[in-house]
Amino acid sequence: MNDTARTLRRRGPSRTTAPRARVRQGAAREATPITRERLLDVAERLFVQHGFEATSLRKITAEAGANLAAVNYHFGSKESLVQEVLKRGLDRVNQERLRALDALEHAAGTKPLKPSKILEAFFGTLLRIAKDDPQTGPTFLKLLGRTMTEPADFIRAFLADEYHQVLERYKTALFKALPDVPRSEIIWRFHFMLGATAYAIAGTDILRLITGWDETDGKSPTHAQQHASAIDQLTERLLQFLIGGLRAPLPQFIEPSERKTP
Amino acid sequence: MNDTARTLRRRGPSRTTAPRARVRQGAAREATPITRERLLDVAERLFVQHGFEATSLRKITAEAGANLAAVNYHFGSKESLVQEVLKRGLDRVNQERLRALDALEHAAGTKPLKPSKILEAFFGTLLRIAKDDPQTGPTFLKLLGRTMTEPADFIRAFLADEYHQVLERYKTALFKALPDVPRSEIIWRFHFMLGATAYAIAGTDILRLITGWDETDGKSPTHAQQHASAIDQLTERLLQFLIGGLRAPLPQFIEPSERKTP
DNA sequence: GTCTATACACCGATAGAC
DNA sequence: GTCTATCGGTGTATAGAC
Repeated sequence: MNDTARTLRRRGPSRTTAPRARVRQGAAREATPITRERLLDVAERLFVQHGFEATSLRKITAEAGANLAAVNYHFGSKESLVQEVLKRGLDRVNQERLRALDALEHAAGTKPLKPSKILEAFFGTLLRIAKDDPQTGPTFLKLLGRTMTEPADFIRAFLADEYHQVLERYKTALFKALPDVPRSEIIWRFHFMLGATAYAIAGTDILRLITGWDETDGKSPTHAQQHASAIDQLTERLLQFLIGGLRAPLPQFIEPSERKTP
Repeated sequence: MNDTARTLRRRGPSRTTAPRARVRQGAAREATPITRERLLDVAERLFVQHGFEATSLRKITAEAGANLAAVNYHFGSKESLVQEVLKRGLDRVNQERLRALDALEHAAGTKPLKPSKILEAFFGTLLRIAKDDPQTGPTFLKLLGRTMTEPADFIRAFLADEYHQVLERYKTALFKALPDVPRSEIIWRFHFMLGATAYAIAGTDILRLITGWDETDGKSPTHAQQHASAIDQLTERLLQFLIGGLRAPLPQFIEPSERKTP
């Protein structure tokens, strides 16, 4: 696109000697977060509200009380800022997913897991995080839903990278749980399940549609309660659907080994 | 976002006195498509290759041999151009979907249809169109896949509007086919199915991944053949998955009537 | 090391001349 | 219908202040 060298610049502070190194003599400084953190917080909020494209660096920096160039200094580019914001939330989800799978496997010993348990650990964990913290939960869920369906290549690449470890673990568990199903078929179905989930989350502001929930902070227990209940129902509905799809009869054209044309 | 009146402008030629009205004395003019059509063709190709955001009006007009202002004259805005491009392809798919459903219902008389037949008519039709025309098919499929997951509000609204008629017909058919399943549950599952499909189509350039297909026009019969075969397999896999999900056991929390809090 | 000011190339939109 | 000129917006780059 941009003919002007779109090479991956990786700039900003060298990361080992990152900002925030200077600070901290007295603990009183604690309350004033460093510019970098403020940028991340403001960016996350604005990304959730308006999407990546519609959120300009000028709006972010203005609201964070920083200079326009601060983003480029701390993160190198808008792309990198987006990735950093995503990473903060996604890491939590994926760590929890690994923990959940660990627990399942530990409890089962060497026996294969029930597919429904595996799906619950993967997809249920995501929605449970959104439920536990009605304050920031739904916004991040919405952001993640949008992200998973983002067409921008650099985001897709980032997500693939970020998910790689978790997906490998879960795929392996599913292979073991469904030894009669060709592995390629399991991978396809996992792909389909991700799509259904992303769409369910991102689609037409589902949460607000159902619960009447809106962005204003949910101090009202009624709101929080409705929200939790809506997430619960969505989770159950979605999991039932996913399990049904995962356990569907295999396609006709057989296929344990890929056919090749010489 | 933009405080400056983001009201829907609907401009361009008044449509009844549209461009192309003047033309046509001799039939020899036929071969030189009007600017408007050239813009649509170039835009579609570039949108497919690079996405909506990354394709600038300057690139489109330059490649179409038109002036920058031509887009705004003929379509009123970039948004409207995007919608027009989508409409051209989507109309064909949805018309075919209605035709397929008509045929099914005519053949069945007053009896309810098999759910698998309904899904085949809806989702199979889409993929079959992509298969029949290996030249433009896969590009449009990719564009549509991207579009269905586009976060931009005006695109979501446009899609909802464009799909409304078709979805109503298919939902009604599914209600009749599955009288024991609560209607709300069917709607949810339809939603999930759309997500799985969109993701399957848009995700990581599936077609190229499988077939080795690339953007360069597929004159080679080998390519076209591989492409058709890949679409066939994707269709079968996807439909099996979707049917499994649609027919999955209902969630536990019962639910024929929505519970309300007083 | 942090942050500011400023310049740059590009974007979509539009008023007005031809 | 078409084209030029221009406007306010965008992300990015960099020189230099502290």
